[in-house]
Amino acid sequence: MGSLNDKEAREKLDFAKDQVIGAIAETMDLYGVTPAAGRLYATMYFEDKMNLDEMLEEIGMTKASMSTSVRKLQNIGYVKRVYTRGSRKHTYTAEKNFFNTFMSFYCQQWEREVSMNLDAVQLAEKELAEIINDESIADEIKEEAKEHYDMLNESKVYYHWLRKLVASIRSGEIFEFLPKENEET
Amino acid sequence: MGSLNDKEAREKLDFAKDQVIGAIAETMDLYGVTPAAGRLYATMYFEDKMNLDEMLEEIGMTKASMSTSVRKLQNIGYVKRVYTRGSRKHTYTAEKNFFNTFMSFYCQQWEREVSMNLDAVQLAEKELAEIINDESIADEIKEEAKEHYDMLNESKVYYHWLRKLVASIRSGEIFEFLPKENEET
DNA sequence: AAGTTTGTTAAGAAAAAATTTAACAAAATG
DNA sequence: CATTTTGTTAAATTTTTTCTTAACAAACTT
Repeated sequence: MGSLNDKEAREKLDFAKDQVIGAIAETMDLYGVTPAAGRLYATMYFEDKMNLDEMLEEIGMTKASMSTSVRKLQNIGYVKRVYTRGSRKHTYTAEKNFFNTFMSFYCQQWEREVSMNLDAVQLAEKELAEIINDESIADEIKEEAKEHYDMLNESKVYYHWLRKLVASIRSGEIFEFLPKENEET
Repeated sequence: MGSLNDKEAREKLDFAKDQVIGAIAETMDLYGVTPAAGRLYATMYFEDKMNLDEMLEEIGMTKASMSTSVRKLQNIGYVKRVYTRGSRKHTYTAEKNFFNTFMSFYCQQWEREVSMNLDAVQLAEKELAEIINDESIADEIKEEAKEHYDMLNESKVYYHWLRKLVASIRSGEIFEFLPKENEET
């Protein structure tokens, strides 16, 4: 009856793993990561550590592809190199704490967005202010400049807020407001 | 001196606008939106409302491209249709409050991630539990199953947290913890 | 230091995505 | 109801991205 032999159990275990690997790989893909990198991270999630040759074997892609995927995953903080004395192969390990990957990915993304857009806004405001403060310019143009200026100025509230959000995630302060909880359902 | 005529002022104003449009379009692109959709949203950000023909003119792309871009922007909550009586052209308006676009985009993305991954985790845990509770299976396999089970179980803390984050953004509760502030610098 | 193993980079091939062209459908006007 | 205007969808093209092949560089062994 319900009892399994070892071969069936191994298949069941692999099925369970593949289920989660598929889901993670699909959502990673939503995060601007290539399919290869997504599958690689999802696979590494179930492994302690891997070297490039083990990745080839598991994913079935070339060494070059693994090399670039691993670097991309390192850049967004999903994978770290681990130094193993005695082996000349590079070995890597996946960050398994999703709070850490969340922090790494979004803080990086948001900081980039804030600084890029805020720079543009500052520059634009300077130009617009010159128009607004110039008496000789037609009212129609000055009014348009004023409208844009006010809108851009309002947007700064958002960018400052996003910056604070990043800081509170980085510091862990946010978990005082929204604690990590083990919900039982 | 330093005084501008109207033509120079108009150029200055357009330069200021283009600066911000460029920055927004570039970051939108980071958010999984096509270049066309990114440029379109950034352009609409400075307009009250637009119809498809005005978009063509401004962006210099085909009507089909605008149609699909607009729909994509509607899906992620960046653009809304606005009903203008008397005109048979469809008119649209950009959401100009970045708190709203933030909420719409990330809540949608995170909900999708949580439900997809949590579904896979639940299913995998059920399978793994069957292995763990089966006395007849080899210890080696059971131990691996147990390790995976514990890791997946731990990941649920993150998914529940992400769900709470979404709820607190949707409800506005998060702004009690991280207020919207007009910082002067 | 020569040879071997391992990892990276650059150029090319394959695959995927974005955009346009063109055919179609829907709605409004006369 | 025929005609015109507007918007959508499907097929084809262009562009971009991803992946592989192959040449190269770096590091370890002996």
